[in-house]
Amino acid sequence: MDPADAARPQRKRQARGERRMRELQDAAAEVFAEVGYGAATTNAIAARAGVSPGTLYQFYGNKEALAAALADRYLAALKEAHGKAFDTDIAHLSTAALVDRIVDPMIEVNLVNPGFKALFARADMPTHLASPTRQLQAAVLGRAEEVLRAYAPRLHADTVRRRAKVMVRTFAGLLPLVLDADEQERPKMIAEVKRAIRGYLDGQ
Amino acid sequence: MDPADAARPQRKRQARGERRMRELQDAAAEVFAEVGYGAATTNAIAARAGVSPGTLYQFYGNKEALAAALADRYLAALKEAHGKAFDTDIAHLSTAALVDRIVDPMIEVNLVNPGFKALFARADMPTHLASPTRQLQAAVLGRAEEVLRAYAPRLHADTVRRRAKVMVRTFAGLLPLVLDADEQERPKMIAEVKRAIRGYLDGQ
Amino acid sequence: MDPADAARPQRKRQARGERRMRELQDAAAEVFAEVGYGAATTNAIAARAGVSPGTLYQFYGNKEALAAALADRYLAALKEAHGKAFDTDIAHLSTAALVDRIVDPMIEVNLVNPGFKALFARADMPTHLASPTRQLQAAVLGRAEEVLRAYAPRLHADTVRRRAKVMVRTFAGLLPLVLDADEQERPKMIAEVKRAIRGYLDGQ
Amino acid sequence: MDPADAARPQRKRQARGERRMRELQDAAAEVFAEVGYGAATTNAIAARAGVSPGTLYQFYGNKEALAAALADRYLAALKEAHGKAFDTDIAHLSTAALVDRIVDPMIEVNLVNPGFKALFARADMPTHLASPTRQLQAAVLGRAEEVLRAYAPRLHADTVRRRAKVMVRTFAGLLPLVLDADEQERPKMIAEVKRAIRGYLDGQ
DNA sequence: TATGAATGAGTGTTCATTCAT
DNA sequence: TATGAATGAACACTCATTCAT
Repeated sequence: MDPADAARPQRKRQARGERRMRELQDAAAEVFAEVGYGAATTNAIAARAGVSPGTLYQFYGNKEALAAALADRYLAALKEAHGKAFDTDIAHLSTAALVDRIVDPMIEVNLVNPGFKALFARADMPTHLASPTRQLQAAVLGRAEEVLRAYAPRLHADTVRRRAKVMVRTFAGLLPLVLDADEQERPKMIAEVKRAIRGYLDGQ
Repeated sequence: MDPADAARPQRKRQARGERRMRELQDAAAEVFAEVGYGAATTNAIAARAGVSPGTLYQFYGNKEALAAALADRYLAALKEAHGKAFDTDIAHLSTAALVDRIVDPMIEVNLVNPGFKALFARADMPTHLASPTRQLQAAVLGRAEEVLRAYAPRLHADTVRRRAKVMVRTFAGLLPLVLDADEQERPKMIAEVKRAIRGYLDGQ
Repeated sequence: MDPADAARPQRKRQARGERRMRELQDAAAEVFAEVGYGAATTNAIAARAGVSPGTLYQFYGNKEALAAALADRYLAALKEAHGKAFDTDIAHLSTAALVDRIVDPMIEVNLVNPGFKALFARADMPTHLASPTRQLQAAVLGRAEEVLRAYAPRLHADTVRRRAKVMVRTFAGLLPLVLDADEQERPKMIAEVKRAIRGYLDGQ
Repeated sequence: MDPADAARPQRKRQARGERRMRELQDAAAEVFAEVGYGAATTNAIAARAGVSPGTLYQFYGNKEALAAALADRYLAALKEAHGKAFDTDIAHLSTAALVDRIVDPMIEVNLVNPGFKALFARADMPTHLASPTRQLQAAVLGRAEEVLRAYAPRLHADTVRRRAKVMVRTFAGLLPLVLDADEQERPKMIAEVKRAIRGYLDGQ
């Protein structure tokens, strides 16, 4: 007997569950995008996913766990997008080219995933709370540090950290401007974002 | 009967009312600073002010109205601080000097008013909501446009608007970095903020 | 001006609140008696008291706090009932007379307060939980120890403690038998309770 | 075809089912012992047994049915233990010896079956509910009546019933004291239990 | 027979706001 | 003006039970 056959029924059951989990994440993303993380209710998310509240809690112990799963997904998307952008050598790039490779994937991921901003760019909380946001920001920060270190290996570690922080938070601050812009305005906004980050990195 | 006599107790009443309103705003500022705007409850604010919830609603029809009043106060503080910074001619300043005059008063106001950030730099909401925040950001934005227009009179109006937007939101994004920094780190963070804005304005 | 006059309006407000608190305790007692402490819902208690759930929580931070207040009331009732029974010297009493003075007030209090049993005699929980029950049992236990110490001063402290424990839990176990008995049966049941406790105390 | 052949797999299936049922009862006993009957969830019991909730309901229509099955098992254990204790003539025993034969097996069964107490000695419910508890207490009560009738044949039937009731509920009340006691204290507690029951039976 | 996903009414609790005094 | 009691819809979350496979 093929061992895969024995595993299949189990996997089939898991498959239904995994589909649900994805649906719940999708629903959460929608609701987060519409009303923000804080105002999003688990009941509304469940309803959006077409299931009962109990089903949501079968898969995610609480609202934060669901948000964390969504953040994980966003992180993976980001990693993939950035992976393509940074697969070659970086050190010789112009700042402008570097910033393109940083910003474009971030914006791409945001346009595809409308919930990203709600998790990433929120700042309503006493800065120490809201773990999925911290998780997302921490990951993005780490990524930014890596890139910066690779780009400017001579920089002091503290400086790299500070630069990365500023870059990330600048981007987070400007992101809504890009996302709220209409078709016409958006490219200009994106250009401004890049200009801001480029100017920061190049400045003395 | 002398009409002034009749007016006096009223004036006294009004004075008491205005004191109450200021106390409520102070209490709101404290609570906003501690838990954020979203998590601040009107009951907690009333308690902090030492009055009953009913009293709060006697003066402010709802939470947002109270926040708006607080935002007004912050705006006035900002105007005064900026007034000093921009009472002379601006056009001849270096970008660095200009940015000093923009940023320093903003940070000063924030350090003195711990509730400012909670209203100004929050991003938890679907961008179109949250009126006191919009009001505050809009006013700051207007101020920024004025300054920019005065500094670079040749710039196209749209460009000025866009630049101002980016400046303001960049600052809003970076503000928590400054406020959360400890004594040692803060000056460095402020320098970075200035560097970011300067770089943006100077960039091409 | 009479200082009492100045205090009255405040007291009047408090009076309404205190009446509500008593009503809530009454409602809780009824519901506890009907379905038990564990199955009693705060919403049901509020409804029984004719108020909204919010009102309940204005006065009691949670279900347990309400139960604790009720337990306090029962404790006071018990203290008063026992106060009368033990205002004279005890040491010379026969065991039978002593047990009368212990048991009769307890049963009296229980007949007047139908919620008592639900708080006092429940045992559904892993013994370490359910604080109002513990509070009630601890108070009754302390009372029992005092009485025993006064009655038999030569007994070792440990023995007193153990005897008191056994007495109290025996009574708790038998209490439902008394309360569930009909008019005819009840006196007989009470006699049995006394016989059990007397037998325990007199036994060797 | 030999009918026995056809029956065999069925028997195997039945055997498996019976094992499952026992496992479920064991799991229920554990969970009851840990958190009490009321707080025990069927999902937790199923998980403890290593099966899905659906499986639990394949064998037991509801939580109570499972508890009833467990109660049956305890009853059988009790019957066996008491069988040994009462296989000879009783009438000539001293009260102390009689009580030993009643109490010792009860405690033995309880120490071996940690779930017993949770079903037997709970009192959280309005006395008329909670069928498995009633079933267990009724059976124990019946047993107690038999013993009492055998020991004191002259007693009026009503008296026997009342005495048995009191004995059983006294024991139920004291049982937690025994089970919660540590190694050192437990023998003393057991002695007290016996003293209480002996005193009751011997009393006048 | 067994799974685990699904249900949905219900739980304790919160809070912006209103009301009676 | 001021109080503090009162509201009630809503929230995050639970659990005995059922269903589809």
